Amino acid sequence: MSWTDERIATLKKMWEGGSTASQIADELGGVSRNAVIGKAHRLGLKSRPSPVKANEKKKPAVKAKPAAPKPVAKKPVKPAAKPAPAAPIAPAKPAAAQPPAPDASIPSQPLPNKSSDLPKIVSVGPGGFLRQGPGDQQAPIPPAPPRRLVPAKPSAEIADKTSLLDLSDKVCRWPMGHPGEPDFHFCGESVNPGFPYCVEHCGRAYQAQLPRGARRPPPPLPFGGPRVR
DNA sequence: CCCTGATTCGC
DNA sequence: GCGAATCAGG
Repeated sequence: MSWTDERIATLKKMWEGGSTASQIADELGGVSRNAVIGKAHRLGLKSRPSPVKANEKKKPAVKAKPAAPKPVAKKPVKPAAKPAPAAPIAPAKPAAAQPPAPDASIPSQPLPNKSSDLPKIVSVGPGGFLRQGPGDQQAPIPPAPPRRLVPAKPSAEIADKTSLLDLSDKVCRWPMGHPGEPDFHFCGESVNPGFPYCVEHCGRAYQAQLPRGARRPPPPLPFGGPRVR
């Protein structure tokens, strides 16, 4: 396979979207994960949250391949990845601590639902989105809709959906479904200023740190888990 | 072992 | 430019 513009675009979006090289390779098909990584680097993309990068010392690092018969010039190995763009996760230590953004327009408890008057743990993120507590995970609108149902929906269904190529800094990049599937698209809502997602999905992406003991399984993240087919 | 990304280097 | 082989780390 060759790197067409489309494949490169997909690679970029998924890479930036946080997908692993394996997932991207699997999605593109016909290429290995190494090919994806190699291509990504050649494209200039690089070093994102990689598990194998917790190391950063001034030590020259002892890296030598098995024997070096050729006196080839060793290229300095020092990528140095500094840019820390995203991850606006506030250091919220206490659960229901003081909301950093005292925006009066954000009601922490809109209406006393008749069901109960239990105090909900609600905090407000830096961008004004509501953080979810373990107890109030929203069931509706899960990021991963039904598995492949129909062969393909050429235009109609996808027409008004935000495709991979429609992403911009202005729209929510939260993936709906899985890449490659006919109905895969992105949220497309207006973003919460300063974040890659809309307010609602910020709430899903950035969970407040809550006290030990009352935890629930981690929320679904974009391109998070392995695909189940 | 599995996984991850990074890097090298022959093609 | 490409990507398998290899490395390094979790």
